[in-house]
Amino acid sequence: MEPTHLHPPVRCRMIDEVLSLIGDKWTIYVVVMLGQGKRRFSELKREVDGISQKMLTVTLRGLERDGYVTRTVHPTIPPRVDYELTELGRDLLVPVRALGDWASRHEARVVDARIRYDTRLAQAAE
Amino acid sequence: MEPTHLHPPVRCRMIDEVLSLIGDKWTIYVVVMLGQGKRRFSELKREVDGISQKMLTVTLRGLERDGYVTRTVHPTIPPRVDYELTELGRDLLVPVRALGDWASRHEARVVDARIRYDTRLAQAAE
DNA sequence: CTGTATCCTACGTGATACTG
DNA sequence: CAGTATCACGTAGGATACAG
Repeated sequence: MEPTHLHPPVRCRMIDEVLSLIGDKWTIYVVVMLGQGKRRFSELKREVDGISQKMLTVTLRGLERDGYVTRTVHPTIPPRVDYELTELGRDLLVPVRALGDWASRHEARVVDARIRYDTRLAQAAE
Repeated sequence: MEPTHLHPPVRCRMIDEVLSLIGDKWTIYVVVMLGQGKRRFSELKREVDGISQKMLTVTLRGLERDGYVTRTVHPTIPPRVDYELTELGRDLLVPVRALGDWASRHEARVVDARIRYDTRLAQAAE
């Protein structure tokens, strides 16, 4: 059966699973970064831009728990921890990138729509 | 140029546009609902399950602002307001559904991964 | 280097009451 | 019916300090 054709309540529950994944501020960024290959903690910290150490840890733990990434500790000094997408994680990258690509193609239209909406609002206020 | 192949910082900004859209709790649900056709306020309120009146209003305003839905007021008594996806909104439905379908296909694996992770954690704690 | 622990703030969200 | 306004709360998330 095609999930797309399930009735509304069921679809919502399905989507809920994804939302819990991408609903937070950083998960998608981290997944996309790891999509370019294995990364260590400090590399991600540097690359994911504004992320705090705390949120990177929290995000990675969540991804590990859900089976999207593996965490490999190298018992060296100083310690080194590598994070890598699992097959499931790499698979997730496909729809996530589709969404990202869509966004990049339609970004301008959204920005335009916002400007028009805000302008209309401001005029109505006068 | 294929957006998928842009370098990391650019991709992140693109994804950011989508995240601001789907980052909140209700937007996706409402979009999916409207994907099945025009709806009035009270119908959405009933169908989107746990949503409050306030959040439905907020969500719809955001979608309208971004150009994903149109808002049509019928000056009748009692008032009637119809919401409908624009072409942009219907277009967005494609990658959103792809993500939903992916979730429905892989839901079980994520649940399994969580159970395994939590079990391992609990054992390690003993 | 890779975390964990604690505190603190801001914001999203819900409940409730009111309006056109 | 379709909102708006106000309050009250919980939690996400940042800053900081500390640990292995």
